[in-house]
Amino acid sequence: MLLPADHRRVIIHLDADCFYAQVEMVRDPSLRDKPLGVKQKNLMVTSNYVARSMGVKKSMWIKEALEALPDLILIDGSDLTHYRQCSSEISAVVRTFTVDVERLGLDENFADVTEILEDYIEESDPNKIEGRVYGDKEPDETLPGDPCGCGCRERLIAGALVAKKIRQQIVKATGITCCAGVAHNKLLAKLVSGYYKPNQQTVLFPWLVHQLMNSLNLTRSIPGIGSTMYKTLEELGIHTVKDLQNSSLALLHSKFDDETSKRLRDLSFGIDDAPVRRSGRPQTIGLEDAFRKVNSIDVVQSKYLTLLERLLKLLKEDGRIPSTLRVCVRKFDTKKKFGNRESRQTPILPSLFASGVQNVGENTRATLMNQVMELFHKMVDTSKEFHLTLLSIGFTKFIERASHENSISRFFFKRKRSETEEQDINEEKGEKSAHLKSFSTFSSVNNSKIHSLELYLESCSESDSYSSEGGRNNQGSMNIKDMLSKSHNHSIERKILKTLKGNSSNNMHKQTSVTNNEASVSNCDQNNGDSNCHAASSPLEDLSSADKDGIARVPHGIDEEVFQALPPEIQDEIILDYKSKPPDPKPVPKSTTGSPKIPFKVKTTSATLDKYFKRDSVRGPREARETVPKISSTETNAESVISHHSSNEAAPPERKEDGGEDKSAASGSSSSGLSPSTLQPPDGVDSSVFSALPWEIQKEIVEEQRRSLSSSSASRVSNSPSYSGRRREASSSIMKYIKKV
DNA sequence: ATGGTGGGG
DNA sequence: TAACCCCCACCAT
Ligand SMILES: Nc1ncnc2c1ncn2[C@@H]1O[C@H](COP(=O)(O)OP(=O)(O)OP(=O)(O)O)[C@@H](O)[C@H]1O
Ligand SMILES: [Mg+2]
Repeated sequence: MLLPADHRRVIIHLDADCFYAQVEMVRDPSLRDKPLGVKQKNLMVTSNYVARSMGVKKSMWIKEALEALPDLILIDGSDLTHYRQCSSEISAVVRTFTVDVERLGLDENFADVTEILEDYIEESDPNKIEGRVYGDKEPDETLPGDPCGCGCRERLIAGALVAKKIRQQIVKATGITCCAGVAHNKLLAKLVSGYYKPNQQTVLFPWLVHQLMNSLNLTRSIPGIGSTMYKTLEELGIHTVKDLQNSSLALLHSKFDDETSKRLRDLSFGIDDAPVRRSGRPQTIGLEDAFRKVNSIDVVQSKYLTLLERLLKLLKEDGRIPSTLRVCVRKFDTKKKFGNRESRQTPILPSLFASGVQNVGENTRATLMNQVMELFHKMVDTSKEFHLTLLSIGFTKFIERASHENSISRFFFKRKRSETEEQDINEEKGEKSAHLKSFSTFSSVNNSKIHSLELYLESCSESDSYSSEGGRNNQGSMNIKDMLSKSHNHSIERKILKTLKGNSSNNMHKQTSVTNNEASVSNCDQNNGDSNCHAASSPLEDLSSADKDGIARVPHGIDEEVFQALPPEIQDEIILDYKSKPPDPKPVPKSTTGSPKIPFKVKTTSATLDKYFKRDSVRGPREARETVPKISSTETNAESVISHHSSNEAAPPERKEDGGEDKSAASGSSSSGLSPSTLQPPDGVDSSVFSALPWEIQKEIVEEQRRSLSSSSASRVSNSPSYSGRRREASSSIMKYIKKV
C-alpha cells in the first residue's frame, strides 16, 4: 500500500497572516498602516507586520511591547467571537474547492486537493509556477523537468495554482490574506507554508524534502513534537532533526513505544501519510478567566456567574444541547509546576435544556450555577485559604440529533426557531433601550432583568425543591445573596472615572438584518493609558482591558471585586436599582437567608412580573412552569433583599457591545453563527451566503451536490483499530500527523 | 464516564 | 517557559 516514495496526494496548508491583528484591521481599516497588537490581559498574543518590523513579536508582555514600541496600538482580543466568525468564513471558502478540509486552530486549514486537480491541470502551466518554490533563491528560477517521474511535479504545480485561487477567494470573501504551502503531505505542506511569510505561498517538490528537513535543526520544530517529547529526545542525545534521522529505532524504543518510534523517524524524513480529516463542529464550548490571584469564594462565584452567562450566549448561537458541564480551576502552585489545572464534570440532566438552548430560563441558570459551585467545591476546600489563578467552565458532549429526521423536518424546525428568536431580539431590544434610557435618565423602569436577578437570587437561596427534577440541595453552594452580602470594610468612593464615549452602551441591533455584526463597533478604544493603569495595581490582577467609557461605580455596600466579576447586565441592574433607590439603605427583613447586615435592595415591580409571565406563557413552557410559583411568592414580598455589610469603590462596568450577535439566527438561518464547520457551496452559490446557512442544510446541499456530481470517491471510513498496550510516552497529538485512515 | 496530559493555534 | 484564551486526541482509571 505504501509506496517507497508516495507523492500521490497534493495537500495545501493555509495559514492566515497575524490572524487576530488582521481581523482587527479588517474591522477598522485605519489601523492597516499602523503598528498594532492584540492583547489578552497583560499579554500581547499577536501583532501585525508593521509592528513586527519594528521589533514587536508574537506573545510579548504588554509592558515590553510598549517599551519596544511606545506608539503601538493595542486592541483587546479576549473575546474570540469575531475571530471565530472570520475563521468560519475562511474555512467555508476553502470548502468551496473541496470538502476535504481540516481546521487547525482558528487560522489554519489543510485541504486535500488531489481529487480536484484534474479541474485545474489544463489551466496550469508547468513553466509558470504560482508563488514561490522552496529552494529557489529568486522567484521563477525553477528549471523544467521532473526528477521524480511520478507526475508529482505537474500535480504540485497545479496545486500551487489551486492554492493561489483559494487565497484569492479568501481575500475576496473576507479581506484576510494567508500564506499557503503546497506539498504531498500535511507535514511538509505545513512546514513550507511559512517559508515566505506575509501573504505568499510556497510549493515544495519531493526532491527537496531532505533539504527542508535538514534545515529545521531542532526536533521541536516538527509539529507534534512538543516540549515534553523534545526533552525526552534530548535525554537520548537527539537534538536535531538530523539526529533523529540517524538515531536507531532501538534507541527510541527505550523511551517510546514502537508506533511512536517509527512515526518519529518517519516525520524526521518528512514522511507522513496522515490523511486530511474533515473537521466537524467543535466538541466543546468553553470560557476561561485568568488572573493573578483570587482567594475569596464570593469572587469565585461571581466570576463563574459571568462566565456562565457568556457561555449560555455561545451555546445559544451554537444551537446544540450539551450533556455535560465541566468546571476547571488553576491553583497557584508555588511557581514550579505549571499547567496545574484540575477539573470536575457532571452530567446535565436532559430536562434542564428541555426547552432548548435558545431561551434559558432563570431556573436553569440557577441550577447550572449551583452545579458549577458544587463542582468547584469538589476541587477547592474553601474553609482553608486558597489561591486561584484561573477559572473556566465548559459544555461538552453535545447530544446528537435524531438521525433520521434530517433535512426537511429539521429545516422547518429551525425556521420556527429563528422566528421565535426574532421575537427574542425584539424583546431584548425593548429591554435594552429601556435599559439605556434608565441609565441616562435614571427612571426607575420596569426591567425584566431586574426581575431576573431577583428570581435568580430566590432560586439560589431557597432550595428549589419544587423543581420538577428532584430538588438539589445545594449544600456547599452559597447563594448570591450571601455572596453579595459578604464584603470587607472600605470607605465608599464614588468616582466618575470617565465620561461616556459615543457608543458606550452599544449600538442598537438591526433586528431584521441578514447578517449580524455590523461594523458598528467602531470602538477604537485607544486604550494605551491602561498599561500604566494597572502597573501598580494593588492586590489584584487585571482590570487592564477595562477603562473605556461608562460611569463606573460600585454601588454602596457591595464589594468591588465581587461587583467587577459580575456579568455586566447584572452590574447594570444593580446600578440601576441603586440609582432608583439612592443611599440610605433601610434594613429590611429579608426573606430567606440568614444574617442581615446592611441590605442592598433589589426590587421588582408588577409590571416586570407581567412581562415575565407573558414571555413564559408564550414559550418555554417548562421553565415557565417552574418559575411561576416562585414568582408569585416573590411577588407577595414585592421586595427582596441582598444583605451585606460595608462598601467598596468605583469600578468600570465595561463590557459593552455583545448584544449584537444574537442576530446570527435571524435571517432564516439559525444557529450557524460561529460553527466552524460549514461545507462547500455548490458552484454559483456565494460562499458567505452559504456559510450563513445552518450547518445541517449546508451538509445536505453538499451531499446532494456530491451525489449528483457523478460517482466520486466516497471513501467511507471510520475505522478505529484500537491499539492497545501503550507504554512510556505515547504519541497523542503526534497522531494527528501520522494516523492512518 | 471521568480527569489528567500533551499538543495545537 | 508561560504568560492568555481557547481547542483537540489520547490515556489510565
Ligand atoms: N498561545 C496562544 N494564545 C492565544 N492565542 C494564540 C496563541 N497562539 C496563537 N494564538 C492566536 O491564533 C492566531 C493564529 O496563530 P498563528 O500561530 O498562526 O500566528 P499569527 O498571528 O497568525 O501570525 P503568523 O502570521 O505568523 O501566522 C493568532 O493571531 C494568535 O493570536
Ligand atoms: Mg497564522
